[in-house]
Parts: sequence; C-alpha cells; structure tokens
Amino acid sequence: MSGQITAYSDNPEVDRLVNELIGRVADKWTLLVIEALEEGGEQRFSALARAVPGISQKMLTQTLRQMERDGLVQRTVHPVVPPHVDYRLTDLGESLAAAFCGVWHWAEQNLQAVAAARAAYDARG
Amino acid sequence: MSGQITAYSDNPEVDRLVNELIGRVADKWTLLVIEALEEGGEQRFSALARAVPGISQKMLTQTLRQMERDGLVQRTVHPVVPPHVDYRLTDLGESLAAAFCGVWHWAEQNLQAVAAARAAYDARG
DNA sequence: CCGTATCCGCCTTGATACTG
DNA sequence: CAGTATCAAGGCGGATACGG
Repeated sequence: MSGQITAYSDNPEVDRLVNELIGRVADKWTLLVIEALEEGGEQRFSALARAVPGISQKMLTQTLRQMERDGLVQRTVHPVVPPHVDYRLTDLGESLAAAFCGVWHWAEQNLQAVAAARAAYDARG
Repeated sequence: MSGQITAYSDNPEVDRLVNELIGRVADKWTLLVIEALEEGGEQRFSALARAVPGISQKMLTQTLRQMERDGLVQRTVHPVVPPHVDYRLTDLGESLAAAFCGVWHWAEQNLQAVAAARAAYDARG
C-alpha cells in the first residue's frame, strides 16, 4: 500500500457520508471544544464556557449535544443541587483530536505562508 | 519528535489565527474542491463543476477565489476564445490535502462507530 | 467558456428571559 | 449551575440573468 495522498474511497456513497461527517465534525465550535477538552481534560459546563472564548451558552449546549450524539464526548450528570455536569472526550473523540492534529500542525506551520499569499494577492488587486 | 497529541501552540494569539484559518479552510466546498483537484490534477472550471456534484457556479467561483487568495490553488488563464482557465493545487495546497488525509481516514474508519453512537443516543431519547 | 451581479429564502447564530 | 424558549438579524447559498 504505502498509501499515498489519494487514499479516498472509490465508493461514491461512502464519499458522500464521509464528506457529511467531516462537515459536521469540522465545525468551528466543535473544533474549539475538542481542543478545550483535550487540553483541560474532563470539566464542567461553565468551565468549558470559559475555556472557549466567544461561545454563547446556546452554541455550547448545541455543540456538546451533537458531539454527545456522535459519540465524541461523554456527559456525566451528578444529581446534586446545584446541578453538576461533567464532559469528557471519549476514545472516539480522542482519536478525532489526534486526526485533527495534522491539520492543526499544518495551520501552525503555514500561517505565514497563507498571510504572505493573501498579501501578494491583494497587492495585485 | 514523536509529537504527542497536544501539539497546540501555547500562544493564544496564534491559537486564534490557527482556528480562524482552519475555519476558512475546513469549509465544505473547499474540502470537496481540494479532493477533486487532488484526484483529477489540473483541470478547468467546467471540469471542476462536474467533479464537485451539487456545487453552484457561484460557490465554485467563490471557493476558488478564496483558495487562490490563500495560496492553495494556482489559476492559469489561456488568452483564447472561448476562454480557457486551468486550476491546480500549489505545493501549499497539496500539503493541506495531505494534512486532511488524517481526518479523511478517521472519518472513513469511524463512519460506523458514529452511526452506532447516534442510533444508541436516539434510542435512549 | 468563464465568470459577475442581483435578488431572495432560509438557516444559523446571538441576545435575552425564564426554569428546575 | 445548567440548561430551554423565544425572537430578531445577518449571512450563506441557490436561481437567474447578463457581460467579456
């Protein structure tokens, strides 16, 4: 195999599902939540809200629900008052974080290259 | 380096820029265009329109412009009538395609796991 | 053939207020 | 504390028509 870059499926239906899944999972907030959970480990709702600057309560709830449904995070409710809810990455979630590491690394490495390309493009008009 | 998962920058400003860049680049159409160019090599506008099913002319143009500005694709205009324009991935674009390969692979590998997680979640209500 | 321009519906998002 | 409900606003994306 020594799989080169083109490791994409040859099944159009699978391609469609994969694209759909990536679209769901590569969402801006999902990415940030994954990063927060990866860095901070298991933590509660309010901690996540602080760890992801700019996110609204609504979007955090929505994002966490989707991630839970997709099996990326585990939600644990401690039946106390006031309520205490913890979130942590599942193994599946961790594996996604690892997969995204490549993209993250690329972005870090090429921030300047992209900035330069934009400057050059804009300069030409 | 045998870099572990947490390779994220410790600089918040860089984090912000990286997130922004990923948000831009992880766009649904961008992903599909990258895949099409990766698989089909250099090709013209109309070929891409066929290679990316469901994309509108507007979105294809918009996506290609952004990718060009970000230095991901090179646009070559052949001054003939009728017009003939070719698009190809730059080295930067190829490197991004390679980086996304991990996510693509993850999605392929875990389609079923996600589907199962969803089914379980929905079953519980 | 390869775009740009315009209009328009819809879906996402944010702000705010309220509940267990 | 951890949500849900509601509403208004903005942007994304599609369809269409037209220009170089």
